[in-house]
Amino acid sequence: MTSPLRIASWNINSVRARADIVGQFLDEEAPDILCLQETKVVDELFPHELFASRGYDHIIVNGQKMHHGVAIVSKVPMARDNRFDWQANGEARHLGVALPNGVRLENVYIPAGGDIPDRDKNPKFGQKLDFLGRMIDWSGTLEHPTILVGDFNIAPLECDVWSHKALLDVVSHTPIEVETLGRLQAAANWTDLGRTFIKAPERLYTWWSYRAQDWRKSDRGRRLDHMWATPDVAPAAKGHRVHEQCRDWGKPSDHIPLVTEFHF
DNA sequence: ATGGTGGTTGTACCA
Repeated sequence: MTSPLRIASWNINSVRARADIVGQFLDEEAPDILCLQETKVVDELFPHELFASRGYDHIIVNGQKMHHGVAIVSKVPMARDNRFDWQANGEARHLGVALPNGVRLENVYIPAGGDIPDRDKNPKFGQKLDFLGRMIDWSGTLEHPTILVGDFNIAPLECDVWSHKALLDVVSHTPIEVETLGRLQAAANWTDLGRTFIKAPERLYTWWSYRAQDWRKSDRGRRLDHMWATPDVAPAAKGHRVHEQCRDWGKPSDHIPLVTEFHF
């Protein structure tokens, strides 16, 4: 006996500025669970009604003023929520919950890391690597089947960016970031669900800069957002897609939603 | 090679 459960993840770049397209996405796609990153709102001002009016009665938030912030909205109950501070600086970048079947769902917003890929010249880059280091340690301690989703701010494969060569020195695709993300993936034998269903080297991007004149024409995309699963739950994933059409909606996020369907 | 846009704020900062 299996029942389908569709989980979405979206870096929304301000949940309040994006109310219209979040509503449109939920009306059209109707995932059971939506994990948000970059909500950019304190918990007291989170727009509950935007979700509750559509049947997402279970809402758990970890926000802060102005920057960062994550949330999980769900049609199914969630329990045992926790928040890790993997940067040890108080930023709201993680929210984990237990699903009714015992699977853990971990929603993360990994730091972007600034512009210069050198921890001596740019502390933000060091913080990004250190954040990943703490996630590596955590991955070695998992006690439950786990799904890890979010904006990882790293595009690991050559085919995850529009030009591997042009981006080798650009934060998000540097060798040290790719190597560190590889160690994170190995630490719990995480399955990359995106590349399970859309095999390399097929084009697969989740982010396009606002700065392009025509994002679709230039198509300088990167796969910064990911959905991973531990080996005991990865076989339950039966489908995966990214919703590129959302990048064309009015007042878009620079990221697009990812959706995986699980049959538990 | 540079700068291009957008959100939160009400000024730079972050992405």
